[in-house]
Amino acid sequence: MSVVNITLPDGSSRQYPAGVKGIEIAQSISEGLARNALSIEVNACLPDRQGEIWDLSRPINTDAAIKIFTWNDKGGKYAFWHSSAHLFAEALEALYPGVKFGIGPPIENGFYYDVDLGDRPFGDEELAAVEKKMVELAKANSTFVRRDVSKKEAIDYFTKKGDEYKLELIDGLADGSITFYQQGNFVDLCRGPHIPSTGPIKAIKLLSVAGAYWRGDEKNKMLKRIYGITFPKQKELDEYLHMLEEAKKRDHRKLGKELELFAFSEKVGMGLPLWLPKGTILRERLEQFMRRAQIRAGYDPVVTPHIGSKQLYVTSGHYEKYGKDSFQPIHTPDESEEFLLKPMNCPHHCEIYKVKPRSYKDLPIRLAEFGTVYRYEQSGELHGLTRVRGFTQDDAHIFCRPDQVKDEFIKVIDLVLFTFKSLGFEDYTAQVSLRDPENKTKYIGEDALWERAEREIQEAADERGLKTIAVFGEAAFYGPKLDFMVKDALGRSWQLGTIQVDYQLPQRFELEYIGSDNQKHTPVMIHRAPFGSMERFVAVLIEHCAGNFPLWLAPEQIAVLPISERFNEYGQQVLDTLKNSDIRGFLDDRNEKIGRKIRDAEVNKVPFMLLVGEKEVAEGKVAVRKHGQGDQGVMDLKEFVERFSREFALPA
RNA sequence: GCCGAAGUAGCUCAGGGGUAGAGCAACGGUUUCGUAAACCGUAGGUCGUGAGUUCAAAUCUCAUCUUCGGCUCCA
Repeated sequence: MSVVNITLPDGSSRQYPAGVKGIEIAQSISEGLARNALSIEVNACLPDRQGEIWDLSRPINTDAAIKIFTWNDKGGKYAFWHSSAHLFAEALEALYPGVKFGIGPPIENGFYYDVDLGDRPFGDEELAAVEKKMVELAKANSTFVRRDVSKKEAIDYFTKKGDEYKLELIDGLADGSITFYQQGNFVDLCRGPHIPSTGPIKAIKLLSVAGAYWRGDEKNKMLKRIYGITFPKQKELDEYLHMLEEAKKRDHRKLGKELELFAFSEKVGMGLPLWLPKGTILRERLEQFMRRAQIRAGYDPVVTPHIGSKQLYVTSGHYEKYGKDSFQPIHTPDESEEFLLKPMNCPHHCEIYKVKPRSYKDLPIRLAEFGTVYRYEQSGELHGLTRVRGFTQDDAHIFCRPDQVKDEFIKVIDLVLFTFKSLGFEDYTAQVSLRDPENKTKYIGEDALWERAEREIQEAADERGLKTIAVFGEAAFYGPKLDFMVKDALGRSWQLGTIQVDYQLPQRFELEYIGSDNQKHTPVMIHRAPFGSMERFVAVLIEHCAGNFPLWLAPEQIAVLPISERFNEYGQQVLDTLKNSDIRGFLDDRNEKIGRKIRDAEVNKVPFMLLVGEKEVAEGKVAVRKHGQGDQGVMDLKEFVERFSREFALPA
């Protein structure tokens, strides 16, 4: 009998009979591991090579490096949730005979399955019924059985079943690579892997029903996508649901209302935020921070109008690409005149570049503007402050020589990283957004320039030691980008900072400079916005700090709280003194007890409370209380300001 | 734009064919208070909007607007 060498993650090797199963290896290591094992990674031998994740019941016939996955591994969770998707499908089919299935993958938190229920309604009640059925079927502890099938057999099976979606999927698969999985009465086209049986799926929650286009194409039929999550233990499900509830408390839309930062009005129009006084202070502090950083980095502030003639966007190519789906042109008494609300600032900045001849010695020229732009986003896309129809970019365009691109790009990376660090954003993803190689017609410009730009971005990122991931199809139509993605409270990813290399617009606007050779050359343009937009950045910032802004950003930094109305006058003096030091605050002179005033200030997340009563008036001091931390002791007002002066100032 | 859900007082929510409710906030008064909610009182709503069914609609139907969860999109 032949044997295979199995290498374990610690580097040690063991010999097993050929055909050994993952579960048997787990048993041979420890009983506990076998009990918790969910899937196995095979041929994970090299650090840079990802193995395949297999079922524990699949025989291993060659030498292999393996790692056994449990609930603590992503690979284990994915197998668990993938199997849960099949369990869901089994339950759904039992209750809705004839249902057709699209795809049902595991996702970061749980799984979904796209299904076609025909005209049958499916809402919360139906979700609950299917959930109940899933619990019942899980208890049956059906084994997941893997089976290789020929393409013909696969086609026959799903033709008979009448599931055109699965047939379409099979159509794209090579004969010999097709497998079915069965548990109970349910058979699915599936590559696997799965957990051994349905039994370990103890805690089940179907979360929501949504629409999703078949194969992600809006021309296709819309299927119902059912989201769910499962856990090995009820306690873990309870904790997850509790975590979701907690995350909702950080939602910027909720906090924006509670803390009176921004609002929307149906009369003004959807997606058009109204910045309230407190939100405006926050936003202006961020602008001050960025303006200062940019001045130090050699940018020149400019201001341009909110509209521009249609011709400007015809030249840039934006009109052709987005004209139909934008706010439509503004007309004047002169019928031949058309203006557009500006959807971006670059064309205006190009025209600033063109006001006079430029020399190679002038470059780089960095034009910065907090430019408010308007884009007609689809109604279903609007989302609090993260996706709006009118917003302000912390925009700038760097015009430089080709030999300066990489250097300038690196400087922008530094500015973005400085910005993120100053605001405590440590958990971001740097994404290199490239063209969709399948669909190059969506983009303008020559391949050679695209490749050059893509190379420059990657090199700049590498030079700064930035870990990046490449994503195809995410480039702008005129050039590739380096995007900084940050997650919101509920784990949804948003693009904040962005840096883009553009060889196209300078050509279209016929920008030029005179080189040292006394010849005309075309400059390169770098588009960049470290925040992305003030709206989206503020939204993500709110969720990051749960509304507990750092002192320098807090709209109200201190609350002066007199113990009783008798001390209001002294409180006012304290407040006036602070205002002379540019500290923002208010006096709570309501006829309320001190406990109440403290509570309200705490609830409103005011960083500092200064209590003043008989003792403080007599000594000319204040009793300092810090938000979330309680009493800090009595001190001189000057001492208080000095002690926290660094936190009051813009980060440097 | 598409699929699904929801809209009742400033906020959070109850009610569900027969006179529109609570807590907090607001306003008036009492109290003058030492580190997370004092007490009493007053006022506040065409139940998102528009049609329809009905003797009667917040409640049932339809349409529409907005919001929420996704999809698609994101210069």
